[in-house]
Amino acid sequence: MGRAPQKRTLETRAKLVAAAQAIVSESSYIELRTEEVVQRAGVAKGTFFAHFKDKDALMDQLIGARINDCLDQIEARPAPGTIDELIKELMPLVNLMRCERYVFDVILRLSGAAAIEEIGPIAQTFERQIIVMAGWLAQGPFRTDISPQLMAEGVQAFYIQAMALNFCAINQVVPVEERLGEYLQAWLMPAAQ
Amino acid sequence: MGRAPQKRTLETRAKLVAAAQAIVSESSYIELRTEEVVQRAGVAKGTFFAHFKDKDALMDQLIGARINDCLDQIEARPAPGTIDELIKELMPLVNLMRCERYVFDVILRLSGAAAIEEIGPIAQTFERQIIVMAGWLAQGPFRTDISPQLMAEGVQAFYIQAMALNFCAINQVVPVEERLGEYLQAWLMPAAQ
DNA sequence: CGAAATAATTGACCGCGGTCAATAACAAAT
DNA sequence: ATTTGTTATTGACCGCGGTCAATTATTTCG
Repeated sequence: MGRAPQKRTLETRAKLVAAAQAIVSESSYIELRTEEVVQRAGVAKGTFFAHFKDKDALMDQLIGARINDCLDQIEARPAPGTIDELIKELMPLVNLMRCERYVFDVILRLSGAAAIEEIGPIAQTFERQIIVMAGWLAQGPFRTDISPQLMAEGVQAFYIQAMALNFCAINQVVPVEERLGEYLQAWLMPAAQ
Repeated sequence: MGRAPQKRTLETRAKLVAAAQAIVSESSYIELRTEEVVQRAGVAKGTFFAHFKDKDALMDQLIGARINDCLDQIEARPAPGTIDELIKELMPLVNLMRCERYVFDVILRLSGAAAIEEIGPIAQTFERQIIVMAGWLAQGPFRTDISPQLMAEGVQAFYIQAMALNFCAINQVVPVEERLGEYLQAWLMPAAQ
């Protein structure tokens, strides 16, 4: 057990995060430079890396927090009763995840952790997404031959696929909602054979 | 229309690719440094970037070629008649894509192109994967309420999901084949409701 | 052939993420 | 208040991807 963190430490960290958020809101995630973060925060470069393992760890923090905010909103609403409603509820999350190509790539990269103790904010939100959706799907008028957990994992796989395809030039004619609708109809309410 | 490429150009490019392949086979994709590539190829650093837009473009080339080799093998075999057979046929591709975390990330990053003219080798293999699988699924004893194309897109989404989960520390207890089996059973042969 | 035009190569240079030994700030013990 | 141990900060430095003006090799054409 280490000692409790110094007040100074918490202040420095807060300054770094605030500087980073300011940069993101003024430009974008991909434009963020650690050198600009430390400059705005008024600290040395080394200090950044004393607080964050690497640049990805900062992104994990920033983006993970936004996803969690989004999930808070989503969780506060009633379970969707149709696939269209389900998609409508998911769109804030989907739009957040695809706001920048770089953000999408970071999210995919950090959505799982190689070591258990390395599970960061984004990886945690991925588990939370499953939990929230499994809760919904257990109530809805969907297939009952598989578990809500499995249904939820599938939904996650499909919205990632829909986003990935939508970043692609050829496929942008079909909006994400529409593609996702097609997937989820087939996944959650398969017609009897 | 540009002129035909000089013989020298092709030789240089071949030297670069050969050097890169040697490095990969001796260490790994993530260990590859452009500086070592040019050193082994006996050319200057700038030459590398005259031949490849960036390091990702080289990776696209190298990894794309391997995926295509894999698809050639796969395509030469008869269509699988069961889900277990389907998975067995897919495993070489799956294992290739997850041979390194870095490789998996590169593949996801390059699997779609923002501009039509930027569609590289890996992005092409993603389209090819769909075509090959759609061919299989049209013949097999699978659901008939959705198109083979849609089924194939779902299979792709699921093996990516299975790989992503398997890179994650918590989920490595369940082997990819098993997780994929669960997904594909539910996707391709849903029980009547 | 030689001159002009084009294409390919070079390597010094830059930007930026990340490291680390030295130093300063803080807390605990005497 | 001073010493001792611990934690936080510093900034010069490194590695490596990527750029670009200058140079050299090739092709085209009179």
